[in-house]
Amino acid sequence: MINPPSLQQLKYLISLAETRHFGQAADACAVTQSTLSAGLQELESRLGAKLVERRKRGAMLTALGQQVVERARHIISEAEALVDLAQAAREPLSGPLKLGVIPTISPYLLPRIMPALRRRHGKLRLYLTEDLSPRIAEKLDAGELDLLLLALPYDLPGAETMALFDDAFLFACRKDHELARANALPPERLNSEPLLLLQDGHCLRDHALAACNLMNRRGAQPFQATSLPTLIQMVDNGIGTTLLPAMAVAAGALKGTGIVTRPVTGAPTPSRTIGLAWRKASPRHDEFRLLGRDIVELSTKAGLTP
Amino acid sequence: MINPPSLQQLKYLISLAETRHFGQAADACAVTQSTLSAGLQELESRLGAKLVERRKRGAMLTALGQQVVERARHIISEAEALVDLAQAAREPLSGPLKLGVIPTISPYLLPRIMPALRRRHGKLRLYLTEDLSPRIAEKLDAGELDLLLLALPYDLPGAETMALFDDAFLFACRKDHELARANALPPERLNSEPLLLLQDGHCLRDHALAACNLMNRRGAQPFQATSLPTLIQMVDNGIGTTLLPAMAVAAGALKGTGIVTRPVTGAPTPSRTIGLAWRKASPRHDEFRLLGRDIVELSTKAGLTP
DNA sequence: GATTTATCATCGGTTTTCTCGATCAAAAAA
DNA sequence: TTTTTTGATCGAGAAAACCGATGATAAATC
Repeated sequence: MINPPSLQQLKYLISLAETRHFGQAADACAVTQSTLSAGLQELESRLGAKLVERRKRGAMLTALGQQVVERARHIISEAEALVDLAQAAREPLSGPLKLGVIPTISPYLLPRIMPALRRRHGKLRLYLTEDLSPRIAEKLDAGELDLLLLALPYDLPGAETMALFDDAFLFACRKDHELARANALPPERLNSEPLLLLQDGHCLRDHALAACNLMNRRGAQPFQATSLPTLIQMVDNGIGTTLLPAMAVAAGALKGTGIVTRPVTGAPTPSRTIGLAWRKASPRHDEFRLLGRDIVELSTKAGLTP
Repeated sequence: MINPPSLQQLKYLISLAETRHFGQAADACAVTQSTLSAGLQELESRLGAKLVERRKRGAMLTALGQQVVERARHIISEAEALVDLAQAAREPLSGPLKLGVIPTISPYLLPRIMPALRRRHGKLRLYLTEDLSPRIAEKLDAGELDLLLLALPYDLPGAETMALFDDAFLFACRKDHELARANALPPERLNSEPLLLLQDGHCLRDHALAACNLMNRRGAQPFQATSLPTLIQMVDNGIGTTLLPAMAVAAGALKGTGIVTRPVTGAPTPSRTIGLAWRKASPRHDEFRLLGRDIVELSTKAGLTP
């Protein structure tokens, strides 16, 4: 392919079409007449055709020149529109944002903060993906997601994380359970409990065990729940006890059940950390930190975190 | 307005979008990696936003970058289409051609040659304007017409002309006229004739008088016809005699009348010259000369000129 | 017909931009 | 740790764009 016309050359031609005069067109383009003249010659050479009819009394465009000018106007305006596009996109927290969230956060946090978030950032278009940590981590790296909302710590190579707030683990049992009224409940006390946990893959399981310094009991469990609501059902049915994130409880996950919760003692308090993660190289990290602050603020207002 | 992105920069971005790799993208653009890197930085600077997410394992575009690439592809292809447009328009005798013709040529010549012309130059779009010489000359200068078909000589400042063929003047009278069978008819003999002529403005009038070295008889005429058919009607009605272009006679203008014609003697033969004219500055003069040759050839074939 | 004016082309030199090759830094891979 | 990959950066050189002056030519005017 031969050299296409340059935008500058097209501007010269447009200007000439408007003034029908080399000198005036040159002024309008803030260049000298010689520059414009040379530019137009180069343009004609690239297109391989005469566009301008030079006369001693002004210049006029050929039929082809007219057509080229029309298209050129279009091209120039499209090119300039790119600047506007970028300008609009530069506004923080606007445009599409693909967010991955883990299932033990999503249903408790998002419904409480999304309305306010929408109000604050009208141009933000959140695309939500709910999946287990390894899956969304993988998608983050592949560029299919821009941002993760998950529980930390979690090994995310090449990612930068921002801790938002701690989410304590609460011991949950039926109100007729022997520990239902325990005041100080040290983690060790749970070793003898038939703790029910989520199935493998859910980071909640690992975080809960780690936070309380408990062994991994996989295999010893009669059932592994596939979701937190299922787990709660099982506890309510008296199959066992469990550890629940305070956020879920605050969000009303136990409403309508006979389950009570007791805080687990310890220093630090056994908890997981809710946080954001994004690719280190992401140019939107400033936006993400802003969003993080918003989430903290809104979660606190909603009573999900003290 | 800030500097819009350059086409080159957009090409860099497109190439990067396809390869997701600075080095490979640079190769594809036939520049070095450093050049492409600098070009993309300049592009980002002009747009005022990050388009590329640089990672150690290849690069990827931001959401904005994706959008920009899509539009950039469009812009580039439009710019390159201009070359094609010019290429297509460069084919001789194609596209629009605004032709002005005088009324004493138009109805006799055009119907005979237009069909063949259309066959030869399928892409030619002839826009015809029929008017008196001064009017079409004015329009030629104003750029409203590209080409004139008229009778020469005619004063056309700033125009270039091409003579096509001579069109002799024939003496025309009713067949019962005393000169109807004259063999050698010298121009001087016409001085005593009540010659009917077209009204002022028609060049045919001036050409006829000049060719036969006759005085301008305006005012002395009882009637001045407004068109050649009218003039012929008048002669047929016995109001007088006239001089007719041979072309009109050959085209059958006298069919159905009792008019006969006799050649006028003289050296050179009293005649007008049919020719083309265009602005000296017109870049299509080559095309016009081609068209001129076609007209001569087709007119001869049609028997309009010996 | 000579002169002036208007207009665009052209030329040499200068400034700006673009490009290259080499090198550097950082992350990933081995 | 060492090696490899990958993009950023820097200085030098090449290319281009640009300017100002001059030239050429047709039109307008005297």
